[in-house]
Amino acid sequence: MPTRDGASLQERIIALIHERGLAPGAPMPTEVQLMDLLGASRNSVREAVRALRALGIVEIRHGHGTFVGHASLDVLTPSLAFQVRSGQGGGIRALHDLVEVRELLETGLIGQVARTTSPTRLAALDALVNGMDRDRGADRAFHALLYESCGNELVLQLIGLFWDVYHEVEPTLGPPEERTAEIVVNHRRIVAALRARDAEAAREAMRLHFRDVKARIARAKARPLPAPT
Amino acid sequence: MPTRDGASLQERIIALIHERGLAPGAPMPTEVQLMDLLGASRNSVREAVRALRALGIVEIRHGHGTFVGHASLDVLTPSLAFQVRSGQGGGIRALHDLVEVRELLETGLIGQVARTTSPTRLAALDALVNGMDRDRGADRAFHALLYESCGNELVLQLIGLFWDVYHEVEPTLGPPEERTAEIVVNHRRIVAALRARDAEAAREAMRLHFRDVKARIARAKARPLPAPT
DNA sequence: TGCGTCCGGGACGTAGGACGTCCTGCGGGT
DNA sequence: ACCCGCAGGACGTCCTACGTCCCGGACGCA
Repeated sequence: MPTRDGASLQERIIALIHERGLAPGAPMPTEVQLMDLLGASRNSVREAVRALRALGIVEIRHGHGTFVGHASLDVLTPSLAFQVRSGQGGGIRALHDLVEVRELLETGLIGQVARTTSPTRLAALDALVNGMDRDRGADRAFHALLYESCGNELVLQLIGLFWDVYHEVEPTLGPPEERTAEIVVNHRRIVAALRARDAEAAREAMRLHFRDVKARIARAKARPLPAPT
Repeated sequence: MPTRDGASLQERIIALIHERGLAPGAPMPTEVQLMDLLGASRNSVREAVRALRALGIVEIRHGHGTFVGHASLDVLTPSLAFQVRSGQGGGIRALHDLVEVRELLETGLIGQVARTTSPTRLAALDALVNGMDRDRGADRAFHALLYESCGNELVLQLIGLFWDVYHEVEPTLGPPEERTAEIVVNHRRIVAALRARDAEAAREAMRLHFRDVKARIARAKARPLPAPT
């Protein structure tokens, strides 16, 4: 008989997760069990599961089993990075869009952060800024910690996602152009505004930070070509 | 001669796209050709391609071929919808986060829209508002048209994505609670502010719009359970 | 008794072949 | 000139077999 079931295997597997109330981390049925449950061959089941894995909906551990995933947005880093790189002009335009979205989110949030940040958190932010010239990941941690108190998990994931994509594509902009000093100054100014609980100053400091980032992109755009592979 | 290649097949396929400079819409090598190029079996190739399709990186047309995709973010609607539904409390919290992000983006953008919207566009927005009580999709089109002039493709995709996810999960909030009149009033107020080129009024109108949406979510949270399937 | 090693089973990973389904384009019939 | 049917290419599904990895229990040694 034909394999027309109306709903794709992927959707049926998702429905199955919801029916059973499987929480992230819970074990999924094995491939063989899914074959019976869905009435499909192992091959079809595997292809559907692979697609779900790409979306972060399930997590596969070789030799152990398949588990419900967290659907964290960072699984789509490759997708966004691909889209950015595919854009005409080496994706400079897409990169600019990306940074602009980050700016929108962060300048919109920093105001409420200024009113709620505890001294403990401020100290942690200071520590991250101090290590920023050595540790490349300190910048990411800084922005993540900044908005952790907002209680908005989605925003955290988005900002992390955009950071990852930017730093994956950034090397194609040309020479490293390390201006660590300026970056540190910018971040320090943000922390200072937060310590003073001055929302407007924090917003302005954040705008300055992104002004530098966008300037870097604009310089890359002016250049002819970033030396293709 | 195990299959250890270091890089996954997916990554190698993506690399292949970049090497050949394939633009979105361009035809990909066939499955058989990919088998030779990557030195893998058809099964493995198919699984990798399926994963890329889930990410929107390739597009498959049965009986025709495989093509480079646009990696539009709306392919991850199922992923986000899954994540929202998986959250504890029926995902009410995640839904609130989602709307909050939309609010951040839209209130941040509406200001610059107010300064650039042409009369033609205003008329189109009016038409969409007028049809909003009949056409369910008019709301989506309204928000898309609003920010089209910003020239930020990523923002358009994100707002569309969030709209889709919200309206896919929204039915689980409980009874429809059609307050079309209020919604229309809110949108009309936004257009009025744009027509007056009053950025601050537009921002405020947008905030009011989202205040209503968040109120709906809060009412749903207060309710015990949204009647499980 | 306690611990480290070995081995078996379970589950995912890869491979290769066969057949069905869908689309396109070409050629012949009307 | 138009329509229909057919062949070929490409994706969709299924089946079988074997490899790889992880875990836990059995075994042997100290």
